[in-house]
Amino acid sequence: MARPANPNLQGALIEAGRLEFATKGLAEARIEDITRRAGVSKGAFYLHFESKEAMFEHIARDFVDGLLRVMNCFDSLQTLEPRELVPAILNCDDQVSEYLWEHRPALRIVMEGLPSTACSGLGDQFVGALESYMRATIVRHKETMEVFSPDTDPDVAALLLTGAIVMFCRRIVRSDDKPDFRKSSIALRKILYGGMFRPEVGRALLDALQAQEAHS
Amino acid sequence: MARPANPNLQGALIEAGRLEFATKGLAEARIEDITRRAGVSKGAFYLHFESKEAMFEHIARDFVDGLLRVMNCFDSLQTLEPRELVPAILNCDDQVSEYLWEHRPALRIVMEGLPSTACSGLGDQFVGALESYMRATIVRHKETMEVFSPDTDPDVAALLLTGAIVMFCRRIVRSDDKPDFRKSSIALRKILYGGMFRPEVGRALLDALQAQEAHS
DNA sequence: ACCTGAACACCGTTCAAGT
DNA sequence: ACCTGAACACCGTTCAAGT
Repeated sequence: MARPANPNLQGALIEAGRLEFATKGLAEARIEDITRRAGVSKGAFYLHFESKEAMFEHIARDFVDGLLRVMNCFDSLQTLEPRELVPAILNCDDQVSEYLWEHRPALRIVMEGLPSTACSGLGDQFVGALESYMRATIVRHKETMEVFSPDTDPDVAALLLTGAIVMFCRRIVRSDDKPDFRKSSIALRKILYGGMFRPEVGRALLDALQAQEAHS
Repeated sequence: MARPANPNLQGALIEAGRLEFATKGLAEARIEDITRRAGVSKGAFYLHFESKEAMFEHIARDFVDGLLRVMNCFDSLQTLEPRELVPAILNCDDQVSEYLWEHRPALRIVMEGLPSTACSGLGDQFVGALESYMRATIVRHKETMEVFSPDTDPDVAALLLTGAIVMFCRRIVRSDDKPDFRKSSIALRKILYGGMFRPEVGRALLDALQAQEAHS
């Protein structure tokens, strides 16, 4: 009962896997459901992937690679003045948000992560990739331009930005209809540019913090 | 070969589960290893827990409850002036960090999350609990005190703070020796109080952002 | 009542047999 | 070469039998 060889079977399996994993998660998705969806037998799976996890990883990697490619749009922003820079930044935010929204099934998979890794839950490789990308970008910007406050710690800044993206991804994965990306983006930028407190409060807190820091 | 009934068996099983889950994760940990560690047979597990996941959830809930209890230390800070407030805040930060560090095995478990939930990976219940706690706190503070900038969106602020904690937890879970909590805490507070850019740059970006916002 | 451990169920993975 | 599907392996879960 064998069918003619299907040169696109690997692609069909990946597409089927994306759907099954996105709906049921790695643990609940069954190989047989994936292969049925692709129109082949259970055994065929192992002609194209070493294991269930290997397929999971393949899908995750595709997604993360694409995301980092989109995020490179921030790199062309280095030389603009604030008046042009801000709309350009918001535009990049939009592009990234769109990518995440478009690839929601894969995003859901990636957020689940792999059970074998140390801290699987967070989609370890995903978060790790984002965080190092962030840190590298911040460090580079600290060297080329004088925009960052000298005592902004790149590690902590990368942690904060990555955390924001991760939480944002979480919201995307959970919501049924498209959130207002632009609004969130502006609200987030405001905090990054000026903190979350009233100017005089923020200044007082900052002074007290610096006093405390010198004192310890 | 039955042993005398052990009134603490449930406790012993939980302790064993914490260890096994923390080392191997939910998927890799085997019931038989947990029961062996507690000195009973495989079948005894199901006299005390409905399923493997039920135990997982039990452990996670204990941890999250404890964390939220520790985080309540921030609630006693409402009335202080900056000079006293800042050391008190840093002290709370320390307490929370200590709790996370002390309970690392459970934290690791919680970060993994449950495979059955929608967005299991992020330790969904954990992150969800944190985020709503954050938002509630911010909203309450916005009402009682006038510290937050009026256009700080509580949703986005909660998202940012929760993301920072989640990323911080991730670091704790992955590191072998105790990080310098105080240093990270100060660096993070600096950004929250004054943004991450030089004052004049931040102000220019903020102006441009407001112009852009009015314009759209 | 509480515990044991053999038996069962449910997939992931393999492999001998088909085309 | 590529595919099939029965067989195997590995646990999570159940349950009849012990004390």
